[in-house]
Amino acid sequence: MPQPPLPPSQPTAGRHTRLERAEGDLQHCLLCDRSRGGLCNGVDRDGLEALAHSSRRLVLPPGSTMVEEGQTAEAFFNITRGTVKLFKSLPDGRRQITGFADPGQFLGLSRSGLYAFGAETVDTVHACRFQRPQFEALLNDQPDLKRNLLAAVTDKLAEAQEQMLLLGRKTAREKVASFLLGRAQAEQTMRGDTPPDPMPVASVPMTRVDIADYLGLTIETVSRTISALRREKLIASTENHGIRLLSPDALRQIATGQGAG
Amino acid sequence: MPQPPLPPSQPTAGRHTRLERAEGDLQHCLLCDRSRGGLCNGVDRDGLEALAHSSRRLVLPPGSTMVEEGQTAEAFFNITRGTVKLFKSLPDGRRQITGFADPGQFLGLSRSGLYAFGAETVDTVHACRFQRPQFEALLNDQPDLKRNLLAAVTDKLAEAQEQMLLLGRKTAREKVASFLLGRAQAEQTMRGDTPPDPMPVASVPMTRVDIADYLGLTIETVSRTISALRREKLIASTENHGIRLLSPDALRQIATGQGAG
DNA sequence: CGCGCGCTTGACATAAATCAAAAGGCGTGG
DNA sequence: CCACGCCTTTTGATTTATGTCAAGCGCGCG
Repeated sequence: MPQPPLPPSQPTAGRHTRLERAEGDLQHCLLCDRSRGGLCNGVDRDGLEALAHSSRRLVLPPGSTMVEEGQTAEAFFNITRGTVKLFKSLPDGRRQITGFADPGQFLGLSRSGLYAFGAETVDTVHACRFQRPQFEALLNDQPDLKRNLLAAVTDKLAEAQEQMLLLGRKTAREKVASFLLGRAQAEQTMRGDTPPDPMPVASVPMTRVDIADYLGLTIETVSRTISALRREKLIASTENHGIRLLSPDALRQIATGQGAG
Repeated sequence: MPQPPLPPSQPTAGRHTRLERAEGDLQHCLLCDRSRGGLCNGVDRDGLEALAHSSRRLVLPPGSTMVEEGQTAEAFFNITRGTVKLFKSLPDGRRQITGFADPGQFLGLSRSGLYAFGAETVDTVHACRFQRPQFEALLNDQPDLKRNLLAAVTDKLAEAQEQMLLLGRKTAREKVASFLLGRAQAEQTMRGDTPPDPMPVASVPMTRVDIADYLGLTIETVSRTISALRREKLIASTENHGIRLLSPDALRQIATGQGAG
């Protein structure tokens, strides 16, 4: 458990060094691109036009700040490529990453009018940005959009509850195993099609600092734990900052607290 | 941080012994009672009739199970009196309480059709229950209801993010201070009217076990920490399982990691 | 080719967990 | 009404998982 006077976890600076993930084509925005259906879709022809006019495509380098905690909430985003980290911080710099937003995810809802969290790109991110007033107006016009958004937020809430269980009650080993499984799931969801589950690979574009801040651990503990899993041949590193899950079942056991060892 | 083979945290058995909180009158359901406006209200005359017919009033004793993790999601609740705990568990019995639902709160949304969490009453709870299909039908008819529900879930998500920061990055002392402030806030919200902030009292109807499972600590650590705060004259116990905050500002400092000591 | 940054590994420190026991509350039954 | 018994809570002693401090390594970039 962390001690009060922690050195601030620095925001990840330029990791331009990291290879770009060799994903397929640029993904399209789930909201304003008419060639796709998707989670948040539910927009009729007129709405589509409105969205197309009020939206703007963005390409952001790694380490870009997308929203700042406490800022007035002016925009709503749909991620189309890359990964964004969402986080909350304490005044002394301690930080908790509350989630990673992968392609297809939205980001930027707020009830108070101020963002309750910060968001920063992990790698190069493509996103579609909507101005808040226009987006909210649209929300009122488009009942299906509203329903899909409600469903999406409900999902996020369930994820958050799962993460609370992890943060409050899991050991370091269980946390790391859970994280890897989640990232493998994310990888698979991103590709969507492709074969089901031969030997999954976790997409890990983030640094150890980010992983530690996500799991409520230190980078040393994360590193040691990953090393241990590698030593035990449960995982193996790939090129491209991926981690191959050599024994997903064993990892699942560990992640749910039933792990041997 | 918890170790793997923890003894199961038992669900609170009969604590019928606890005094009933002497709240004012029975609260009304925010959804189906026409005499009030409120968070989730946004229902027209016809909707109100539909709600009134599909809803049922419940009175549940302390320790009642309202929903079970993994169960098919058949109902949606609005709490009108008392406090409910929501939680997730690991197979070996470790448990994380993800939140407490006080009067005015809803509970029971699910996207998958299965509840992702368990819910159990802390004290005597009055609630209004809606059957899921009827509730969902209504949701489609009532755009304002949908919008209010979206806002409510968005709030819950922000709360969850705050709790993740607490679980992952705060010390025991900071966790307890945050908890007490949150409960004082809940107490004030419940009363709604009444004077603003003379010397707040935290409503603490739950046991040490529940507090520990909410904060990701053990009961011993919770007890020791509360004792320390009491020794330091920052808090004092009241009758009725309340805790008076003698120095809310100092507690706020502690809760945000700026605490002296 | 050497500096900086991210990662790993080792040695040691500590906040919180675990183990243990006593003290306080409350209902029950004599 | 009091005494017994079952919980819950508190407090103390000790252990431990994880944090902290400190090198050292690898790799890309200037």
